[in-house]
Amino acid sequence: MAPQTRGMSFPKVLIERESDTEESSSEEEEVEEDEDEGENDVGEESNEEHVEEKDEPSTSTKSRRKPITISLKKVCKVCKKPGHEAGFRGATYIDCPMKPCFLCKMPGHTTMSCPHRVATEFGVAPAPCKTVRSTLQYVFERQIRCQISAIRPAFVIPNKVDCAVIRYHSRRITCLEFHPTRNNILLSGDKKGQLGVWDYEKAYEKTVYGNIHDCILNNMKFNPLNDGTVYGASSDGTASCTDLETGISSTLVNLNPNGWQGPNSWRMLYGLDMNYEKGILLAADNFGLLYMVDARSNNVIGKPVLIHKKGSKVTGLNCHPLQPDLLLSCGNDHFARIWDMRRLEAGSSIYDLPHKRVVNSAYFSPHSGSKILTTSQDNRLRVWDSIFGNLDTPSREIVHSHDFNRHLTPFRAEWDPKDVSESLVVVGRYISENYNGVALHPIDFIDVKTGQLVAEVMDPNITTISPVNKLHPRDDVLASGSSRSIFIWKPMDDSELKPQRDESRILQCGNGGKGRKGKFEDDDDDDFDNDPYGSKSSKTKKRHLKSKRKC
DNA sequence: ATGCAATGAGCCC
DNA sequence: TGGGCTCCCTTGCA
Repeated sequence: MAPQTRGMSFPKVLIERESDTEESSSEEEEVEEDEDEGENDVGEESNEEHVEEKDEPSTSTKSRRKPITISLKKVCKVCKKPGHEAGFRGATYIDCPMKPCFLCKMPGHTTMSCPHRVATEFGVAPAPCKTVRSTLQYVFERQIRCQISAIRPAFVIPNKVDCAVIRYHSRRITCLEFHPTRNNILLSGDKKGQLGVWDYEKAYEKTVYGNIHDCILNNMKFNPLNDGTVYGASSDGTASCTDLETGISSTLVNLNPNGWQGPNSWRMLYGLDMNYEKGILLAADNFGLLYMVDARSNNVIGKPVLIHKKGSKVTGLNCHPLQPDLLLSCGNDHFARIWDMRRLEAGSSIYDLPHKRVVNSAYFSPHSGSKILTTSQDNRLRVWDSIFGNLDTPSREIVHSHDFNRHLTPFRAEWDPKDVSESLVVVGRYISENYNGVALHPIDFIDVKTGQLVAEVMDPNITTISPVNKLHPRDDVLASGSSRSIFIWKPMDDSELKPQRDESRILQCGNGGKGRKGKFEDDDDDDFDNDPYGSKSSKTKKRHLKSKRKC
């Protein structure tokens, strides 16, 4: 039997549409026409449904000449057509059949019947047969890759929440970074520009610095010369260097020295990486430009270089782990590009890797740097197996649900830095599955060698999507950011999975707001008061938000 | 329980 | 090229 779906009562739906002010007049007419057509030519499906006519309440009919026809027929909220309805039935989402599959984007079937839904290896496009190999690639294959395969260990999956901070940040989490030397320190950035520093082994030792950036902290990177400081790139147009002990920050780059001059000129920094060999911090903005900063003097080097389409966002930067002259970038122009740092100028990329949509992230594999992994908004992970080989087409395309949603931090598939075989990848999943009556969004572990889903981890209490995930560089630990909360996952045997989690390791933070979903909320906070909105009136909050609108 | 708003990318003209 | 409109599984708050 179908569980109750919220908002299903007919009159409410209809009244809601009636009360849509400006749009309603034209839309209603359209709906009316559609329905009339539907009545005439599709009577077969909706024959039990009734079309009723109802006069508008007298108060609002003055401006309308004729009575408004209101259908009580069920209408799909996606395509506005009768005969079916998209949306949740309990914890199961029913697709609109008129739209392409929400997962693989192909027409003709829905997500429920999509072959990629069950087994991700269906999405693997076989690598093209490469008949030509460079000498370098041959040596690599013979001397390195074969060893890697031989010593490849079983994957260790952090599958149980060990500790968490609920409502740690006052806005959604946008990036996570483990401290390079202090094992239990996790840094987190949020949409408001705040920086969290948390020792998750001493769960209560956490700080949030709120005065570093004015809006979205898009990326963070450590300086290996001084791991007491961290770099940040923000949508406020600045790149920062922050002391983790004091929270004191210096601005390395400010792209908006004259302040807010309108949305067309406001510059934001997204991509960020550190070239350790050259001692250069790299940052890129929403106009396609790359900036370089000398990490010793903190001075900007040279002029910015156009590395992606003029006026388009550069979403990510990644330096090669072994070859300091190689840089990987990706952006909203649907490309990931490989660059030679010695010859950085507009149009001089070594290779352009085309995608069908925006590329959220592009990373070299963490050890050899011979592979490239990209996450694109076309719901595909792409892997190029060898940067020495044919880069014309990706070796694999893995269909995976990580759609764009303006209210979610963009998904980024990340390599497991501990996996010497360079095949394990973690990425959050957008679409939910019905797990015992609860819609959950798992975090997926994928073997990109085969395209197979190795593991999907979830917790019945985490009902929000987890787009931000980071695997620890040394420990078997996963940190995930879901909405405003952070979760630390560790591996557990099946037997250990059965007992209830130790709730004492779940910290409650924030202003205690009650979400529509989520079960961590209770009333016994607050050990944590970094949220300046907590004590403000909603009017004050709205005013404050308006002032940040540019971000 | 439900309405609403925040606000990014794509597409059309 | 840029403005305006639309939008499919969000989330938190009023």
